[in-house]
Amino acid sequence: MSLEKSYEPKGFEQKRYEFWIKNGCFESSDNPVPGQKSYSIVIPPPNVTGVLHMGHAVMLTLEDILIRWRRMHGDNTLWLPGTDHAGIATQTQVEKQIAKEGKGPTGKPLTRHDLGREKFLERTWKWKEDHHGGITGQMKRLGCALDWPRERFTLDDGLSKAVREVFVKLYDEGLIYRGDRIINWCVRSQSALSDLEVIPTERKGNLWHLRYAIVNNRGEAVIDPATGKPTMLVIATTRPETLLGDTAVAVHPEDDRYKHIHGQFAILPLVGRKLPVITDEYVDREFGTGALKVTPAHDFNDYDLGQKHKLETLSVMGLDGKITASGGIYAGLKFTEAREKIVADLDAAGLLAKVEPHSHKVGLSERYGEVVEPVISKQWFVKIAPLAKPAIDAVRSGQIEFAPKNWEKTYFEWMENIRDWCISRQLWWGHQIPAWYCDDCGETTVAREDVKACSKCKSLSVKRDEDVLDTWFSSALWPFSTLGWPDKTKALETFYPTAVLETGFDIIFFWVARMIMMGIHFVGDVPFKKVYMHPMVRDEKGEKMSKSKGNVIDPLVLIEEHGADPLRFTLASMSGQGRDIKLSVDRVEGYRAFANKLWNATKFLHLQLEKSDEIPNSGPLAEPVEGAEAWLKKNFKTLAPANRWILSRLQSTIQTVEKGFANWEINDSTNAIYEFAWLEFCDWSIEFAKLPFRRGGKEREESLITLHYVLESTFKLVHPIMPFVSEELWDSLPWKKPANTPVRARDGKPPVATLSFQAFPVTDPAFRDEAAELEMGRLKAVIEAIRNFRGENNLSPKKDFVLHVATKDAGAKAFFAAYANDIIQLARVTKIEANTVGNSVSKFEAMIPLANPAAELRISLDGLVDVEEERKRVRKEIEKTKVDLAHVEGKLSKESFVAKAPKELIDKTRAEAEAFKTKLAGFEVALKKLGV
RNA sequence: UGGCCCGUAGCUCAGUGGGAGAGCACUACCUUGACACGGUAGGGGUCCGCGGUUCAAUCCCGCGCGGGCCAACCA
Repeated sequence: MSLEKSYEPKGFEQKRYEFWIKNGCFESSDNPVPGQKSYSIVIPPPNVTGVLHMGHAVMLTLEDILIRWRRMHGDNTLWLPGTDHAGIATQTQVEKQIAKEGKGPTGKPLTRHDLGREKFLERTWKWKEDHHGGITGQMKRLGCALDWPRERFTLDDGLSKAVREVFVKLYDEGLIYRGDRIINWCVRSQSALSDLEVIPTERKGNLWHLRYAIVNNRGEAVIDPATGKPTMLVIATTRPETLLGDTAVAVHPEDDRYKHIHGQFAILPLVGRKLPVITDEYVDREFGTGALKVTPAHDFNDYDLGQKHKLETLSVMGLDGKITASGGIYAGLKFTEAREKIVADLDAAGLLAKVEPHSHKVGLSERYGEVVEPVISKQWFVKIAPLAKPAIDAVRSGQIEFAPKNWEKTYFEWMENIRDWCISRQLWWGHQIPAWYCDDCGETTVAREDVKACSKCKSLSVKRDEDVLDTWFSSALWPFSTLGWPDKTKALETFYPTAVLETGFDIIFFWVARMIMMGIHFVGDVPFKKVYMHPMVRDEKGEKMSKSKGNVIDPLVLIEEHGADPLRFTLASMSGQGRDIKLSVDRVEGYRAFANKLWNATKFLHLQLEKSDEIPNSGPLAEPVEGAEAWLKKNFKTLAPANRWILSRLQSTIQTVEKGFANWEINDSTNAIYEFAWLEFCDWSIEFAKLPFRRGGKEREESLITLHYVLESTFKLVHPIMPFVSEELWDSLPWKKPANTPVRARDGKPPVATLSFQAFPVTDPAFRDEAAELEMGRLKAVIEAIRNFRGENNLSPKKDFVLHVATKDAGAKAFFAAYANDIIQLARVTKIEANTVGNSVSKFEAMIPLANPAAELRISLDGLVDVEEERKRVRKEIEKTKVDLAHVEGKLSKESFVAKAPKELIDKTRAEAEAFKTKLAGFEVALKKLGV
C-alpha cells in the first residue's frame, strides 16, 4: 500500500470511522468473557440541539482516550452516547421559530399557548429529530468510539420510566414535597429556576436611606436618648419597592445605637403598617445604618429570618412582573415603575434620608440574562439533606475520588450547605410531573401510571400538574437510567458503577453531586468511582469564549483545516493544566506537523521495505516467521547498538504513556509520545538506519525489523489520542496482524484489521538495555560536537572536511572503530583519519577535546573557515565550561556539602568537576593551536 | 469574607529538593533520496517579591504583590 505525499486527513478520516462502525469496533457486550473486566463511561449528554464547541471537544477527546486505551488492554469497554432534552434551551429555540412563522389571534407573534401543549410538543419533537444528527455527527467527526446502538435520550421511554419511578419513590419517602417557598422567578420565561440557574451579577444601583418612625405598642413615639427627640430609624436598601412587603425591621442585638428600640415597632413609610422590631445577629452592624428591613416574600435571607422569627410573609410582587393587590395604591405597576414612584413618594413625604450610588449583586437568569426575582410560589422540591449525607460520605471515605483532588473540598462545601432543590419548571418540554390534583377533595395523587381517578375520594375530576421537571432531574439518573434501571438488566449488572465520570468543573453541583446522591439512593452504589475534572477552554487571551465576544474557536473549523487528530492531540496535551486551557491555533498546527512527521517516517519505511533495485540483498522483505517481536527478542543481544537503543527507549516511553493514562496525567503521555517519535525515532533511529539500508544484507534486515516493530508500537501508543492517522498508517504496514487482543480472539467476531483490537504495548524487560543507551548517548554527543563546529562557523554542509581522531585509550579506539561510518554519515565528515594525541594537522586547526570516549578530534581550518570565527567558538566553549566548573567546585568547596550531601551526589559532582577540568584544558590547548 | 488555581524564554505552556525545558516566534546555514508540515546550529530566562526550613530552594513552608475562578448573608 502506498501512501500519499503528505498527511491529508480529509482523505481518510470519514472512511476510517465508517469502517469502525461497520465492524462494531466500539460495541460492548452485556456478557463479557470470563475474566474480562468491564470498563464504562457515560457521556455527559450534550444538548440535543446543540453544536459541538471546544468544551465538548475536550471532554470527548479525553473520554475517548480512556475508552480506546482500556479497550486495547482487553476490557469490555462501554462508552455510552446520548443527548439531553435541555428543557429551557430547546423550548426557547422552538418558541423563537414559531414566533417567526406568524401571528396569533391578538396580532402578536405566535406563542406556544396559541398552538396548545400537544401541538407544541409535537413541534419540539420534530425539532429534536431534525437537529439530533448535528451534534452526534460532530462527535463522529472527532472520532469518538461511542457504542452507538446503545444511544439514549433523556426523554426517551426508558428514561421517562426511570424518572417516574424516582419521583414516585422520593414522594412516597417524603423526600419530594410541594409547597409555597421562596424561589427564583424568571418573569421572562414565566418559570421557576434553581439557585444554580441564577447568576449573581454586579450591577450599579443606589442605596436608598429610608426613614421609619419608631413607636411603642400604644403607637406613641419612642424618644431617642441620644437626641431627646422621637426616633426615626434610617434603613438602607437597594430595593425600595420591596418595602411594600416588609413585615419587620431588624437590628443587631448588641448594637448600642438601637438598644432603646428593642421590642418596639416601626411604622412602614407610605403604607403606615406597624412592623415589629426584631433583633438578630445576622444583621451586619457595619453595613448601611446597621438596620435592616425584612421582606420575607422577596429576599432569600429575609425569608430565612422570617421563618426564624415567625414573621408574616407578604407577597407584593406578582409572577406577572407587576405589584400585586397587596401593594395597595401601587398595585398593577411593573417593578421598575413601582420603584420610581415609591422613591418619588418617599421623597415627597420627607422619608428619604439620602441616596448614594452603590453597586451590588443582582440575580440574572442564566438563560436570558434578565433579572430574576425571589418570590413566593407553590413549587415542587426535593428535600436534599438526607440524600446529601451519604453522598458526602462516599467521597469522604474514598469510594469516589476526585482528580484533581482539590475539587473534593469544593464538593464538600456545597453539599454541606445545600438548600432544597426546586425541581418544578413552568415549561412544557420535559418530564411532566406525575401528580394529579382532585377537584373534589383536593387530594394529590402521585403515581407511576397515569391517573384517572383520585386515590382518596375516587372522583374522576382530577387534573394533572402542568409543570415539568428541571432538566437536571433526569440527568441525575443518567448513569443508571441509561443502563435499563429500574429493571434489573444485564447491562446494569455489567456496567454499573461506571469507571469514571469525566466532565468540566462547572457542573459539579448541577450534575455530578446529584448523580452521586441519586445513584447511592436508588441503586445502592456510587455511580462512578472516579471523577475527572478537565479544564475550561479559553481563547489565547484567557478569556471565556463567547459568541458575543467573537473569540470562539470552532473545533469543527479546526478539524476541517487540520484534521481531528491534531486537535485531539492538542487538547490532550493541554489537559494537565489547572483550570484553564488557553487554546492557540499554533499548537494545533504544530501537532499537525507531528502527524505529518509520522506519515513521512512510515513512507520512508515502506520505501525501504520494498526496495529491490541496485543494492544487493535488498529485495522486499517479509516478516520473520515467528513475528517481528519474537525475532527481535531472540536476536536482541546481537542487534546493532542503535537498534537496541531505540527498543530500550521504547520501553521507557511505554511506561510513561501508560502511567499518564492511568493517573489522569494525559499530557505526560502526549509529551512522551511526541518526544519519542520525533526526537528519538525520527531524528536518530531512522538516521542511524540509513547506513545499513544502503548497504543491504543482514544489517538492513535487522534494522528494518526493528524500525517496523518500533513504528508499529508507536502507532499503538498514539492510537487512543490520534485514532485516525495512527490507524491509516498502521493499516498500511505490511506486517500487521488483524487482531491480537486475547479478548477479541475469544469474542467470536471476525478479526478485522484495526488498532482498536490490538493489544496496547506493555513494557518488556527483555528490551531494556542501559549499556546501549549509554553508548548511544556518547555517540550522539560526538556527532553533536562536530555539528556544533560546523554550525557555529556557519559552515555549509557542502564544505567537506576530514576528521582526524587521536584516541587516548583502547576503549576510545574501539568506539571510533565501531562508529566511524555513523559519524561520517551523521556529522557529515568526508572521512576519519587516525592521528596521535597532541599532533597538529595544520597550522590553524579546530581541536575538540572529548572526555568519554577519551580522544581529541582535529579539523584543519585551511581554506575551510575563518580562523577568527573558530577562535570565537572556542572562547565561547571555554567560558561555558568555566561557568560549569565554577559551579561544581563551589559546591565541593563547601564543607557542609561534603559533610551532609549524599555520597553518590558528592562522587558524581567530583567526577563532573574532573570532566570539566579536562574539557577546559582541552579547549585551552585548542585556542593555542589557533595562534592565541 | 472564605476557599481554590495560576505567576518559568517575546507568546502558549511542561518540569524538578542538587548545574533551567518544549512548541511557536527569532537568527544563521541547508531543497543531503521520508518529511521545507523538513534538517542542523544558535540567541533569549534575578523560574513574581521578601523571609524561613535545608549542606542545597524555581520546587517545601510563611507573608506579600499581581491575575483568574468558585462559594457566599453585607440588605
